[in-house]
Amino acid sequence: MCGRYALTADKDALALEFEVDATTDVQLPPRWNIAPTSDIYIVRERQEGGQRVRELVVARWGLIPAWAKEESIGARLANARAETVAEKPAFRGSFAKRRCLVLCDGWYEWLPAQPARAGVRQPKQPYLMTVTGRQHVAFAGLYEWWREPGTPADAPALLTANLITTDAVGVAAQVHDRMPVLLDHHAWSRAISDLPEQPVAIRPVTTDVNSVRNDGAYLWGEFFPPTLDPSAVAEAEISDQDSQDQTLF
DNA sequence: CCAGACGTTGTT
DNA sequence: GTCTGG
DNA sequence: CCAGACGTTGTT
DNA sequence: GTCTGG
Repeated sequence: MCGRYALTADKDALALEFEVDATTDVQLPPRWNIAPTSDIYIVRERQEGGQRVRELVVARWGLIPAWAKEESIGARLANARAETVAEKPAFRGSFAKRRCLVLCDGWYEWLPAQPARAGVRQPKQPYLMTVTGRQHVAFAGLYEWWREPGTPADAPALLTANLITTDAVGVAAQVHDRMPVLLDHHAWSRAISDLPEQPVAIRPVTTDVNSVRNDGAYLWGEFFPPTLDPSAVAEAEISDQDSQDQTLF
């Protein structure tokens, strides 16, 4: 699963990298500890005069279905299961028409604390997960618009989003049985079931990550700023050729 | 028909 | 909004 | 995801 | 124990 992640890049750098046509004016601060209900960057596509327009926008993490009576349900809908996302009433509309990319530098998973001396509570151990050779990762996600019941239809709506999870594979499975659906940077158009497996790197980080009150580059320790393996970067650039079809997974 | 749910995770 | 359960 | 709260009244 | 907030 994924309930915490980092995103430190500037919006304009992300806009270039993800080849968007339009970019929000809102600059979010760099974050190493993003939790559900935080503002995040997503990339979505809309049709405009027969053209597909890709935009980088801000959304709130935690999808609030359009029919929800309370905003608070969003905090519990930070994820959607890939196995059922097409059928679940809360998600199927978004899955059919409102897919997005959720951008991040890396995400966190936790292992239970080691058993300690009696009476001493040990914190859970967080692990930082990144995709080898990439500074940024796109999760498969969904978005939705929500207005508090009774608000006029022309009032501004709240844009919310979540990310799709699937069975963990590879090294990610050593820490957890679920993981986000990782979209190959240049294979956004492939169906979820047909996505190539991404090489994931896992590193333990400070338990300061556990509290959402803590944030800063220090949470990544020596792993920030990330240094990329040059061979992995070269390979990524070669596969650039794939990005013809613009449909999001 | 109306009322009520609609979700994921981890943990037991 | 839409489906399920009663 | 983890951490932290979990409640009401009257008075300032 | 369970829900809410971040």
